[in-house]
Amino acid sequence: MDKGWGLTLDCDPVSNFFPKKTSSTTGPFFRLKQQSDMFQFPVSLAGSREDRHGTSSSSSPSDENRLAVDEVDFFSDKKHRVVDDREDNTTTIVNIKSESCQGEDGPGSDLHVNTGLHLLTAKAGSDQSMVDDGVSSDMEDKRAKNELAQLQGELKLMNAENQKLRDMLSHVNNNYSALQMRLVTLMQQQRNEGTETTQEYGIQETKSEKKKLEVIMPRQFLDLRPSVTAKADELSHSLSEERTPSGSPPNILEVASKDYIKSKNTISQFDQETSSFRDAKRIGGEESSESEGWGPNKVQKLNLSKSIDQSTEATMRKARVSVRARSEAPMITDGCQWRKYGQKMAKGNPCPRAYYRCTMAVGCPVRKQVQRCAEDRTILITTYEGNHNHPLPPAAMAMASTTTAAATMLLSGSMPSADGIMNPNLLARAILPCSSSMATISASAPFPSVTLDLTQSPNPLQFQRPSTQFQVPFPGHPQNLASASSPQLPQVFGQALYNQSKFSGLQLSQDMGSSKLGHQVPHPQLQQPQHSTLADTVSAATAAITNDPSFTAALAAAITSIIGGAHPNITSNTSNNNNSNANITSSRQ
DNA sequence: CGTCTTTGACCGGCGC
DNA sequence: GCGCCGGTCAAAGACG
Repeated sequence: MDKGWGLTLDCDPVSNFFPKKTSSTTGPFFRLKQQSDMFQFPVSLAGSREDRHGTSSSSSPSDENRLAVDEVDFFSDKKHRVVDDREDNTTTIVNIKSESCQGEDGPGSDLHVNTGLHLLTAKAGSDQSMVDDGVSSDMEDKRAKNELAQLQGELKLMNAENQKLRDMLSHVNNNYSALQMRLVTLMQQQRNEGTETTQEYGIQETKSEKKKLEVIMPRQFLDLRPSVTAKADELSHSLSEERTPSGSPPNILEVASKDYIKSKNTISQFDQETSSFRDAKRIGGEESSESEGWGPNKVQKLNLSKSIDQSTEATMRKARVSVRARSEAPMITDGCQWRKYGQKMAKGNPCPRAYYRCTMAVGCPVRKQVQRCAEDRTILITTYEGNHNHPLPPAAMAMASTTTAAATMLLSGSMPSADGIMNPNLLARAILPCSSSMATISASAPFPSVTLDLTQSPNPLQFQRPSTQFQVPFPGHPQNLASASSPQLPQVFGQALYNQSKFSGLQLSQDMGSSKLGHQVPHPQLQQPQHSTLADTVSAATAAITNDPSFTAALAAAITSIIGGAHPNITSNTSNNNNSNANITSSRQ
């Protein structure tokens, strides 16, 4: 399957550094590592960008390419440290790598984990030299050994603690991603329900409609689980006691988090159910029952939660994320294993379209289509559909999480409202904060779809500064980056959303004017010209944005995707690739 | 021999 | 109802 495709969109920094370890190392570990790297990303990038691109304000497409290279290179260094930190048994390798990192970045650039490693490295080397020389005094030898033992102990403690933190981070992130998906689903349904309720009962209180919807929201969230309906009722009762007049989302999330822990498996079954649905449909098994669930009759409301799940699954199954990238290779490498099951000549395109399905797990519903662009055959269009129902290797996490996030956020806006149109645009900026693009709506797409365009040059008229995009949240304080990488990350996202909210949001459609983006970025400074006091504005805006955690998982995945997407061009593509300047087109129907 | 790719046939949706 | 089209299936061949 993976036969040296020219373009890779996976986390090659990871795979390059663990060239052959994927099979021998457990999947959960790599997932941990992957996710921790997601949050380390802004830390690394800021420092890198500060040093290397502080003066390159005018960037040509080739410059953008170099940007991507630097991005990956720096990240690779980061990977080195992670490796060093973890492999405390392979001291020889650790020494070499640690010293290499120190030599490149300088002693002051890494103050956290690597410090211990460096000390260990130095002491290990000196200890060995002492044994070789045999001229050191006993006092020195004892002291050195004591120090070495002490440092090794500290290192072990740090390793253990680091591993714990990674475990926790991974767990939280996994839960968060799934929770976000549920939340988006709920919000989507909530809008539907709110509209129906208002029309059905002729409620005159249109002024308080929004408030009302917020109150409805928690219950629907709980009701989304058909398998635990009883517990949902219990929780909804308890929730009603906790309800505040404002029905604030944090409460919802809090309860939902508890709820999600209990029903975690329910979500993981979505894809399998969806897949089985398709299979059953083929043999004429459950098609009729599914159709009943989707029917807009009143009986449906009695089984609302069930139908919500079913329709959500179906929609998620249909949601598509397309990636346009330049590649001479027949298919991009996204870290997954694919089996080709068909090829067709599509109308209007002389190039055949190939159909693949994921074979990393039995019954995985994910499929993708690969086709070259008719206008420019160097552009490869890969369309992903569905969500994986199995653990993914780190190389596949980037694309998979991105497509999942894209689909989730896209579907969060799949309502025929202004909000619905807005969210794909949010997605556009979220996935690629460096994007210079605008989001557009296409009515021709048969399914809700998002197109991630990695082939276009930046639009100079727009205020996007790809080379400095991530510098804004961290204006030259690398020491802060080491200590609080995860909290810093949302600022990057905030920047992305901030830019998006001002430009492409307005470009998208007239409906944007009435969108609820202000709910997510409720800051008056968003109306200011963007070039003024950018850092201050971003700080304020991101503070507001980061209060909305529903975007974090998706955006984190997006950031990871950026890194993963930047690398392939280094190895395989020609100079006209600009991964830091990508267009995203979202289309719905 | 098992796995994967190729490719013609089949099926369902959609427009006319 | 018919034809077009996209998507999928499955038999046959290729490959390691």
